[in-house]
Amino acid sequence: MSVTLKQLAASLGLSPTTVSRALNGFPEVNAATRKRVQDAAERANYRPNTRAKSLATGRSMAIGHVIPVSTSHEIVNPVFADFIAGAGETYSRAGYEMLMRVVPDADEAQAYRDLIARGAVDGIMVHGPRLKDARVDLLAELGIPFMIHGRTSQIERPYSWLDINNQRSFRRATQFLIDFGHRRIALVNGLEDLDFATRRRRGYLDGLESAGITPDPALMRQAEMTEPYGYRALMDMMRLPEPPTAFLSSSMIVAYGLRRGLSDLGLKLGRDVSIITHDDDLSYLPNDGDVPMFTATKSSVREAGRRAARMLLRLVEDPQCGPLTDLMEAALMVGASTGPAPR
Amino acid sequence: MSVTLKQLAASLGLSPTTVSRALNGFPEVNAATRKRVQDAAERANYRPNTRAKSLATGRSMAIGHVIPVSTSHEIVNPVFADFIAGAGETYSRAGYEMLMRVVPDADEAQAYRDLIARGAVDGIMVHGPRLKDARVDLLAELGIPFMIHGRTSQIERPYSWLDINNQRSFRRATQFLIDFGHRRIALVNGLEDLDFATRRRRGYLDGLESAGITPDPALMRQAEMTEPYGYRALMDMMRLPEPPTAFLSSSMIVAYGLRRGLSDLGLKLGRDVSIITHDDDLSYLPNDGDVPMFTATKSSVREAGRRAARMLLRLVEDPQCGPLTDLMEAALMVGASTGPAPR
DNA sequence: GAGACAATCCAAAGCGGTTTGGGGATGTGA
DNA sequence: TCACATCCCCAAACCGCTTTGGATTGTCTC
Repeated sequence: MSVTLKQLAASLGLSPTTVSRALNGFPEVNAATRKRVQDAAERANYRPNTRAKSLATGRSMAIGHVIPVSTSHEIVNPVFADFIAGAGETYSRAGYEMLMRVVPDADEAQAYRDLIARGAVDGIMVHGPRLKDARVDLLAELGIPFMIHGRTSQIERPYSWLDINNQRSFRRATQFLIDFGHRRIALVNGLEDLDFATRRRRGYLDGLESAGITPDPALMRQAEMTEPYGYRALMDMMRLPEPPTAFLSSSMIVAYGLRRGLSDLGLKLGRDVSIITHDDDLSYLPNDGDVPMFTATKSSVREAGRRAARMLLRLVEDPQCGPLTDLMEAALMVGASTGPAPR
Repeated sequence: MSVTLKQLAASLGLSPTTVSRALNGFPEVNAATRKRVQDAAERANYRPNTRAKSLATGRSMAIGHVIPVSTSHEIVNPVFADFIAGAGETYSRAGYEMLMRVVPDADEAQAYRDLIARGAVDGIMVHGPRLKDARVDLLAELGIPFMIHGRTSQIERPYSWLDINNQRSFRRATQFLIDFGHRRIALVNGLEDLDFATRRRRGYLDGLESAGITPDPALMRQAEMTEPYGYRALMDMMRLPEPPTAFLSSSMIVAYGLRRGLSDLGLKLGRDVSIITHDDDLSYLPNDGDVPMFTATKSSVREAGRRAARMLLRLVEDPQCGPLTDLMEAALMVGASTGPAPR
């Protein structure tokens, strides 16, 4: 068993009070005594018991993440993992723990209530917001600081969030393609009940509209973002009477699928058909080099995790300072997958 | 703020003792009283404060996961995320929390010490074991129950683990290819300082040896498992004087890269060149359908997470019951990516 | 030399639960 | 009627820490 404050105090012939104050940097303790205490603590590898400490201080020094698992939509995707990793870095550096609960999505609300009623966390990070996400109201009413990774369009109550400018970056990407002479541009999107996907579609539609192009429903798709989905989308659309000359993809993995489809059709990427994809900058899905393979709207989701965590901790330490918001811009990185529209 | 046991007791005109016993199912409480207490607790949405409870019971009801981040090797990969998700399901169902610490890999050992000295967790799950992993000795000496996802070959001290039979499945895959007449078989492996990758190579070498084939170093590679890595490996090897006719890949993503290489060379998968890949059965990297795209050694890493967590909880509840071990077999699923060796 | 004032240290009371060790009714058998 | 269980309930101690409110000693001022 680990050494306790009381034991440490006894071994030094001091009271627990003094030892506590010595270690926590209070002024009313003799410099020599403090040194003695610190050395002894070091030697004994003393660490204050988290539970006791947070019971006494009333702060749990932990942030909660609730991960719903469902049969339909999978939130445990690569993007999620990297975001968590980024947030986790920030938490540890600040001395906070990260608490994760994986629950069936029907129990999600209950999981939040439970976590809070038990006093297990000081703040909550919300993942994968929908168009109209009930969690905002729930958490606001429960009165706990929280941050949303993304936004939820159809909620009027103010809340703290960090998002990338999906609408603008997809608009920008669309215009980039239009400038290259593309008129038939396809959107291979993620599920549009998720807020980010809707924003991307909006950006895409904005881009088309500003060029006076009428959107074609046959060129828009939404689904879980997998490689086969990208492949299917490309094969289907290229079979249309008027196939697209360019594709906008919502993820690197979908872009892989698109690229495979092109290859199977004997078409050359960037010459016969252009692709722009969103790139979350995941280490195991690299898209770099002198000329990246894909032209991409790039934004590090890990960095997003770091920043969102920092904001949440600020919110925890001063609940009055909110609502905090951060809109990150995704950079358009030109790669080898885009070129002039063929004529 | 949440309601406390004391408040609940006062509102019922009972002592905290009785309320506690009523809620925790002790026998010495009148049935009518118990009902009254339960109803009141329900109505007040009472939950015992985790910190207070675990301080009193001496059990933290939490499992720790330490995630090292480094510039060189990235443990935050898709496989990791799904394992965590599986483990998390089991934890929540059993009333345990999952604690995650993301730390620079130089601080990893310190993070374990810290977590344990603070009494923050009852058990620890270890990820990504190396060939000779110092964490086994460390955790054994710290005297805390732990489970390893994978194994570490060069440690003699017994420990609890759950692994898939990497050696056998890669041997099996190799033999499958040999039975199809392949003699030049390439291995596109993960980093071989990780234990699982070494076992896969061993299985591959076993397979070759049992057929009397001398391994060719030019046909073996190891690296971080990315799509471009697979692509590069294929392109390089197909340029050899005697190119391989089949590839063994350590992950779906690498297999994507191999496939792209083939396609660029105008070769047909399953006819000109065969591929077998390991498939962790991730939802966003599907490999199914009537005839899966890839012949694969398949094993659900999420299920592995569930099982490993169950074992760890057993270990926590009865430290004497260990060491527990589980060797899962990966199924060889025949898909469209394998065929007779071309002559 | 007495009172004021720092400088140090400590006893004790929480934080919100669980658990030990009774204790007052009520019922039962001798 | 009395001794003795049984049934229910409670007071108080404890888990390991923080924090409030002194207590003690030494120094300085006038």
